[in-house]
Amino acid sequence: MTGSAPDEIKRPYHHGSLRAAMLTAAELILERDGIQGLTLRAAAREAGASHAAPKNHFGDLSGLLSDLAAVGFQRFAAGQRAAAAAETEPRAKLIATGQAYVAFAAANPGMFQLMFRSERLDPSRPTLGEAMRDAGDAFSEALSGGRPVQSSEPPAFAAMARRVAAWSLVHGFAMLLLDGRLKPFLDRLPTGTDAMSLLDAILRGGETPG
Amino acid sequence: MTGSAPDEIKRPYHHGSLRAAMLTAAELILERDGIQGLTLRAAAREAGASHAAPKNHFGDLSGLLSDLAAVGFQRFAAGQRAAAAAETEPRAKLIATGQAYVAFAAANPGMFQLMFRSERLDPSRPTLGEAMRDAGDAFSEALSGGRPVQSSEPPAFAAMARRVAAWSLVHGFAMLLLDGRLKPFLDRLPTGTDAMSLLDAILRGGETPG
DNA sequence: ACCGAATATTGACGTTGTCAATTTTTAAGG
DNA sequence: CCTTAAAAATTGACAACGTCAATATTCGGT
Repeated sequence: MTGSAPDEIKRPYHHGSLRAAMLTAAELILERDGIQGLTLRAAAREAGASHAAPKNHFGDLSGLLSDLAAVGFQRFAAGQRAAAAAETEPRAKLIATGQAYVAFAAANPGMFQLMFRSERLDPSRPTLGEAMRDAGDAFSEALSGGRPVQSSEPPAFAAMARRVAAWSLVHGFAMLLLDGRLKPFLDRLPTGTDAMSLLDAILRGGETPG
Repeated sequence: MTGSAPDEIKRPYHHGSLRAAMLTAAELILERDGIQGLTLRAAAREAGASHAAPKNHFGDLSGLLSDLAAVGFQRFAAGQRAAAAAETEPRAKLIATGQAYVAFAAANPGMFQLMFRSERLDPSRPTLGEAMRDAGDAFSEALSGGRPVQSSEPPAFAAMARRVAAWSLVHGFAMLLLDGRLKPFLDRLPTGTDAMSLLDAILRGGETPG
């Protein structure tokens, strides 16, 4: 607070926090223009930097996408844990977790699609790999009724099948929903009900408790 | 058969069946290099044509991708119908259909991912739109125990929920499998079992018959 | 045989990802 | 405080891509 306030419009040569600005700009573009519009140069433009500035912080395009996806996985994991924590009995936890899974995808379609577009991501990046593992743990915990689960713990075959089944069900629903493939079904839904109602019916009808 | 045999290496100015050659080349690239390597120019090169030749047959990139995806949907629909026809009782049809769904994805990962990459496809193209509708009908028929189902038939809410649940389950499993997200689970599978075994357990355990 | 239409080629333009070279700022050490 | 190395950002270049316009070649009907 010594001298000049940085309120001036003239931007300094160094952005100062370009990394965070790039991630913010990239997410804005992702949700506004879709995953197609998210390019390195567009994100740099949006952040007010030159086209090659991101190189210092992200290396290449997959670096930016991976770090952005890592932010998504962190938020996703927090959402899963919050949904599970809001319920007490295992079955309620299961349903709430599934609803939170699809709700996240519906609220952040671009981000969700990025998170599962594996050919453009680099899981060997520590930030992304760690976030993915944590998200997987959060989902597994919620499905196990709140008991903390390490990804290194070997579950029995039947338990594993149940877990993969639950994951596949909500993940498939989310993907089909975002791809617009469920539209013919949603159009025939009773008035006052929407995709989340349909998901609720599926989660309550198809799964065995515990 | 009048004059010169076309065995000569010098290619004529007109390819003759460039459209089919482009689709073949595009699928080859798709399964060899992934969806990233499938570009208009690469497909034209592979087909032995100039970089702008595809314009006459497909218009633009989304045209090529859409027509290629249409081929995939046609083959997929045939596979679904064959799987359902191989069984007699409804429950067996259901399981065989689900297995055929995932087996198709595993056998044609690039094609399957293209078929569900909606932002690069143009369903308003008659070839693609029709193929998608037919594939949806084939899946619904198989789930309904073989009774032919038109996409215009309004099912009851519970029946619709069952249908969407079954679709979400197998689609999610296929997507997670292709994305490599199931690897931590598959690695802990008993020896002699693989992803299809896990799917079999899921289909037999989690669904109610009929 | 002719002529319009279909098919294919060439060349160009703007955009993108990436790299190398350079400039500016920051930060640390004497 | 001054120097200097590292970090951060810019500029310029290159190849590849999608797309368009202009041109060339071949096909098909009359």
